[in-house]
This record gives sequence, C-alpha cells and structure tokens, in this order.
Amino acid sequence: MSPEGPLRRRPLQARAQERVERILDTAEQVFAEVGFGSATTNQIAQQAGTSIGSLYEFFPNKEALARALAERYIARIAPVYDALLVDEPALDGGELINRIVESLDRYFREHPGAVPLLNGRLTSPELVAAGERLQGALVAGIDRLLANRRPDVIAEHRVTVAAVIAEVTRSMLVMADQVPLSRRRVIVRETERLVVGYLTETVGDPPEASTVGRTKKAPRTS
Amino acid sequence: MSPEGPLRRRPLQARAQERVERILDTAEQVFAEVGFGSATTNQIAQQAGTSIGSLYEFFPNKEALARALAERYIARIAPVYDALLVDEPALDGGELINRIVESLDRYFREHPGAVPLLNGRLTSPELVAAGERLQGALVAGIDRLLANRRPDVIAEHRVTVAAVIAEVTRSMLVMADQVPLSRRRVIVRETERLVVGYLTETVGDPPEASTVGRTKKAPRTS
DNA sequence: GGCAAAACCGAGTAACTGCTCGGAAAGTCT
DNA sequence: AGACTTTCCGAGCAGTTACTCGGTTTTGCC
Repeated sequence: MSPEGPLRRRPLQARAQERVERILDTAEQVFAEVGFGSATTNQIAQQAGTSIGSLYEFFPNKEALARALAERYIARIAPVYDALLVDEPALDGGELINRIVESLDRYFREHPGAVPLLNGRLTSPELVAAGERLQGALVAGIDRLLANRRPDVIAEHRVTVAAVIAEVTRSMLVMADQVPLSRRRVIVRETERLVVGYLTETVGDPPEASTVGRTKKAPRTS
Repeated sequence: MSPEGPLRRRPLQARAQERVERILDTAEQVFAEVGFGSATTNQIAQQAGTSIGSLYEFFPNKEALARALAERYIARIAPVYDALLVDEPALDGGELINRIVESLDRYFREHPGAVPLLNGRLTSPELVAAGERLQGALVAGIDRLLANRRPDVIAEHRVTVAAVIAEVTRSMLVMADQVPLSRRRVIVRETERLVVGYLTETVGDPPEASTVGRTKKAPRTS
C-alpha cells in the first residue's frame, strides 16, 4: 500500500511474520505500562523472546514501533466501525444505540490492547494521532446515522451531538475496561442510558424507528 | 506538614521560591507534551531558565518533580471541590448541575495546567495516582449530593450513578479544553444536557428541588 | 547436497540521561 | 565591613539507551 511503510524490511517467512507480531504485541503492552518514553527497545525485544538485532532488522527505530502499532490498530478496528455505520431501519433508536455500544464493548474485550490507544495514555505522537483518527471516524459514522434518522436536525448541531456521543462512549468504555468484569456489564448499560437520555434531552425523543424515506432532501452518500 | 515532602530543601528566599514554581510550571508543560518518560531534567531546567544544579538543589530526583506537581495540583483544586460539595437546597437539580459543571469549567480555564492531570496523559505513577485521587473525591462529593437529594435511590446504584456523572463531566471538560474557545461554551452546555438527560433516564425526573424528608423507606447506608 | 537469500543474534558504540560536586555569587545578619 | 547562609551554576561522572555490524543459523529452491 504505502510506499514508505514503518517496516525496514518486510518479513517474508511465516516465522519472521510471527516474530514481528510478537514484537508489536509486546511493545503495545510495554508502552501502555510505562509509557512510550520510558519503554526501552532492549526490554521489548527481550520480553518478546527475541534479540534487539532482530527487532532492528524489521523496525528502523523506536518510533517505527509506534507507527506500526498505530497502523495495526487502525487496520483491525476499521471493519468494526464500518459495520456500525450501516443503518438498520428495522431497529428503533434505543436498539441502535445498544448495538453500537455493545459492538464497541465486545471489540475492546476481545482486543484489550486497543484500549490504551483511546484513553490517551500513549504518549508517542504517532499513537496519539492514530487515536484521534479513530475517534474522528467514529464521530463521522455517528453523524451519518443521525443524519439518516433525524434529517430535521441542522448539520451544525448534529455534528456536535455526534461528537458528544462519540466522546461519551469512548470514555465510558475505557472506564468499563478498568473495572472488574462483574461491574463491566453495569457500566456498559449505563452508557446506553447515558446516550439515550442525552438524545432525548437534545433532539427530542429518539427511540423511534428509522425515518428513511420521509426525508425532504435526498441524503448525500459520499 | 508532611515530614518527608518531595523537596530536598525548602526554598527560603523569594527568588528561590519563584524559581521552584517556574521549574514546576515547566515540568508540567513538558510532561504533558512528551510524557514523563521522554522528558529530560536537563531540558526542564533549561526551559525554565535555570541550571540542572539549581533544579537538583531543591528536587532530589526526577520522580520528585512529579510528586511535587501532584501535590500542587491537589492543593489547588481541593477548595474548588469542597465548595461544590455543599448542597444548596434553594437550587433545583438542573441548576445544581449547572453550578457544578460550570465551576469545574471555570477552574480548568483559569488553571489550564491541571487538565493534563485528568486526561490521563501523564505517565508518571505519582501523577496518575493523583489524578485518580481527585476523581475519587469528585465521585464521593457527587454521591453525597445525590444521597441528599434522592434518598430513595439505593446506595449501590447511587455510587454507580455518581461515578458515571463524574466520569462524563471529566471527559467532557477535557474535551472542551482541546477545542477553540468559541466551541467551548457549546461543549459545556452539552455536558449539562448530558447529565440532566442521564439523571432523568436513570433515577426519574431529577430537576426537582431537594426532597429531603419525603423518603418511602429508610435508605440503606453501607 | 549446494547455494543464495532471509532471518537471527548480541557484544559493542556513540550519544544521551539522571544526577553530583566544588566553587562562585547573592542575600542576610551583626 | 565581615562572616555566615542560601542560592546558583555547569562541567563532568557513571550508568543507560537507541541502534549497528559482522558473523552464524535457518529456509527455500535447484
């Protein structure tokens, strides 16, 4: 894809590919634990069960680890976001919200490494930027859903609402992740209540079915 | 106060006190910019317009910078929190929420340096712990207000609601801080709507005046 | 097996880090 | 003024870090 990827040399054999993955897994964990600055490449290599020589065989420098990690995050979460963005006219607003929140929750449960990316604790510029890109994608998706369901809400207000929903969902799911598993369900349910209550308060009662087809203008599809 | 403060030697002359403050201001900024791990004491000293020698005259080590910073944060924000925790029976629920959110917003506007403490981007253990302590104080205060206003809500549920409100307020105000000033007012107002809508959705219509004395059952206090 | 490419290794290096130390300068007393 | 304390300084030290390099091992292909 990109002519100048974060890798110095692309691993061709399966063994090397696994090694690169293991290095990234370890880097992810170490960055989240001690921060990008305090993490050492030697420790990452050792903890990944390999040598610094091998690490630098594929990654030109420490920053590239963060870059590759960011790319991996985005590649992994993109399909989840894409799936969320498709409106499902059969669902009413409340059910749609449940679907979104619970999909994201499941994703974070299955990929715990993605959480540090969203809670801003990763201090490398690359990782911060990647987190912001992801959040931007979520805002855009929610905005599209809103536009579909609530064509009466003016665009400027709508994007604010979308940003608020995305931010609240993000921070609540990060919170859910730092809590014992039994409490996790509770927090997720509260997140849904939060979003529903906000929409009720803001754009009028939301849990209606889709209003597609009753639009005044044809919605734009980009 | 504490027998073992973070300072190696207490600055006695005014000149030295100002210097210590300037060092802390700079450390605050640098930590927020590049993270605790990547920040270097030499750079902090230089950027503060002093020498490493002077820095280490007062701070025994790099970690002590974070510790002193955490203490300063807490000392500065404590009175704000204390003021928020006093219930004002004359206000209805919505007004009370506005007061809380706007007081916090004003504090963050006047003390921009405090924001990094709450957004989790400070990777030193001391600073993370300080941020968590602050957040815990906010949860406890909101919980007390809720107990006062809504004695019918059982304690277990109440603390969840308080935690959610505190988390949402925190994350929204951090967001407000990263946005142009014109948008900031909008975000703050949305935060209020968010909390009001959540309370409506969760414990029934909240914007009533204080209901002390109208309990059906004696509430459990654990 | 033979051979070239890919992968692996870890001791070594130059640069940087946190931090010390001895002495100069500024402030405070009598 | 003199004497004593506090403050300031920055070259330098010991330890650590990111990263290199020459050589060895493994893999894929004939």
